[in-house]
Amino acid sequence: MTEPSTQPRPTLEAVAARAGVSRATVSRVVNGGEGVREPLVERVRRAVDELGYVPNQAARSLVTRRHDAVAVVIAEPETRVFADPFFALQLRGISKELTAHDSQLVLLLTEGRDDHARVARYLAGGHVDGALVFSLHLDDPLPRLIHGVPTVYGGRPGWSDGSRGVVYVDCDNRGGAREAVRHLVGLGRTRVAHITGPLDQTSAVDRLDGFRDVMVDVDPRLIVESDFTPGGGEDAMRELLDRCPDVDAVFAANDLTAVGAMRVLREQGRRVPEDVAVIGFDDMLPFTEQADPPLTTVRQDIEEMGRLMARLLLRGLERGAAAGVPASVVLPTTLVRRVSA
Amino acid sequence: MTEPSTQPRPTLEAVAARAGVSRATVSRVVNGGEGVREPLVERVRRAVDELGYVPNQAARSLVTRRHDAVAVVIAEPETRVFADPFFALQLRGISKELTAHDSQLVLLLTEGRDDHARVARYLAGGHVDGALVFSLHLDDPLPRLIHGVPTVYGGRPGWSDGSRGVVYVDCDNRGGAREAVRHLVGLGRTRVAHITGPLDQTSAVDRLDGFRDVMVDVDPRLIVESDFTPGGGEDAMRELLDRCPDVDAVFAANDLTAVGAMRVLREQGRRVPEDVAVIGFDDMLPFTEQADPPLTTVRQDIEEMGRLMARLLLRGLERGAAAGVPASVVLPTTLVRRVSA
DNA sequence: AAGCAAGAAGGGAGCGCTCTCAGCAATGGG
DNA sequence: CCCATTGCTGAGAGCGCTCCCTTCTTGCTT
Repeated sequence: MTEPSTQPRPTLEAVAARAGVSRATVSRVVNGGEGVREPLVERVRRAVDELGYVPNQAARSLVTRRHDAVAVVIAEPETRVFADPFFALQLRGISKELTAHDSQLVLLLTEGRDDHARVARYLAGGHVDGALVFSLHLDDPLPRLIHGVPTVYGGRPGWSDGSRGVVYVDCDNRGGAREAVRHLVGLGRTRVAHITGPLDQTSAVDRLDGFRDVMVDVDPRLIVESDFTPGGGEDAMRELLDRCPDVDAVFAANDLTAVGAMRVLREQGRRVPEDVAVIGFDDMLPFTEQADPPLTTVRQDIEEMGRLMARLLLRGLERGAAAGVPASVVLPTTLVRRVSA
Repeated sequence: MTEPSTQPRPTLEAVAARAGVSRATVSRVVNGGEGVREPLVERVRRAVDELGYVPNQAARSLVTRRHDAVAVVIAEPETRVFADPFFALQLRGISKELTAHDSQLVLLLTEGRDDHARVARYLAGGHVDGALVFSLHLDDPLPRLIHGVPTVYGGRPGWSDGSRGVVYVDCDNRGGAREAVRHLVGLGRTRVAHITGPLDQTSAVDRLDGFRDVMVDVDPRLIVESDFTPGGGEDAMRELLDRCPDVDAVFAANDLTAVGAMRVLREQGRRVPEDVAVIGFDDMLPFTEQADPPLTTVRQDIEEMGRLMARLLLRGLERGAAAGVPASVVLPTTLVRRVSA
């Protein structure tokens, strides 16, 4: 482990002395060089290079009250966060956008239920310019705690209906679900089942609503609640086959669930898609492509959602408080036909 | 998006005034309360609560030169990072440990090859107290760039042999591989193949070395280079069956590769483990448990590795530069027997 | 050639905090 | 009873930077 370099880093003052100008001029050059004449700019630039000057962010923040940093809060309880690459992809999108704006990404993972206070305190502490918050459950106490911090939510928060000022980025869960189910119906399937996600999350609720939009008056036994995991998908599928042996299509609330469901179908000798057609949601590569059989699914552009969240937040940060807040964005989904349906 | 709260946050000064003490006393209380008499401590605490005072980290850092923040640098080129939950798990481990020490996690993802300079500049800029760096490839230029920043590496860096002062956390890749291969041999298998990872990573190299330790004088056609992905595992397995139809065991460099290999084996009508035994590496749940058949593999405690990296870094940070650097840690692995071998 | 405006550079205050050091109170020993 | 000693508390400097405001150029106009 390299030791912290012992020699003190050069300050603005040092650069100014070397370039033979004032601190203020160096500051101007470092921050874009507006209103400084060319020869001086050049001289200062050289001094900066020679000394290896890097601005002290703490000192800068102290006066500007900007931090060029954004917190990403992932409030997912426990393991699910990391069972699927969902957050990883969003993080990459966010990272790209933030990097382009010279902002840093401070990652806040909540560790269990009582950890909200810590996160709230951090956000309130003015360490970051804003926050991107994920995976809120319907009863999540976090939003109330982070009052005063510009925030964009990932996925529609459960309480957002009608709340002005709440900005979120989501995909068209309901529309995507409708398209999937219509596709199944178009295939001539009549006993179409739905394995839901955890219904304390709006994405799961919205997908269920989309299912219902098409399958009005559906046999309630064809709807089984599950939890977005492969194991949950297996259990749900077993229960489904038990209740309704005549099921001929399944719309699973996400790909992992669909994969679990397909495994059970195979176990029990049902062919996919001949006997039972299956559609997932997310298009989580490479799982969908390499599933057996390759999974038909509803694609959402996860990385783009991340990028968009960051962009919305940064835009909201740029313009003054008076300029009004950006509107939420709902991204379209596309049905990707493979083999399973 | 909630607007930034317009009212200025209370300062130490304000708390001091309210409590009727000096700034210095409030500072002492806020930082642990050493050497302040009880009644005053109490009064200050109350004032802090009433005002909702939160210290300004920028001001604090400016004078202490500590940031209570650690950078996590993930230098993985492109997509692989997020195809598997590896980093996610490490991140969780790191996050837990940092949280326990009131440190923040600043995530730096490099975007492509030319991005190193940006990361290096950030680290050199003294925004963080130290860095945790992942996924170095043999030719990675990053280490040379981040001189002067206390760093712990995730995984043995390729150039670390003999370099004093390089601290890393890794699992016993070589020993784990040996155990896996010995197990296959103990099963009576004689044509044991190895599908490697990308050989510009030490983990892949070490696992290959472990394989060779046991299989001295192995038929070179039984070693196929691959890339840690399921698709790569498929290709490698196909090639392997082509070259050596008599292969009766496969040690895959990681679980994803093993899953791909098993898929091809099934396709081609070979039974696992009867005809060909398969062992993976990582024990990446839930993939290994739910693979078909459940995968025998070498488990490494990924989250623990992350936690350990953070702990090592923080410990090195605590004691002064003179105290000597912590030693690298190599965690043991364990063979987890399931069905595939 | 003198006066003036506009633009460029410098001086200096101050962001909120920590930390050293001086001051003062309380305690105990001579 | 006084002084040394210890232990709290307060005053003040200063971390490195930005930004306001003043001063000095510079280039025009008249």
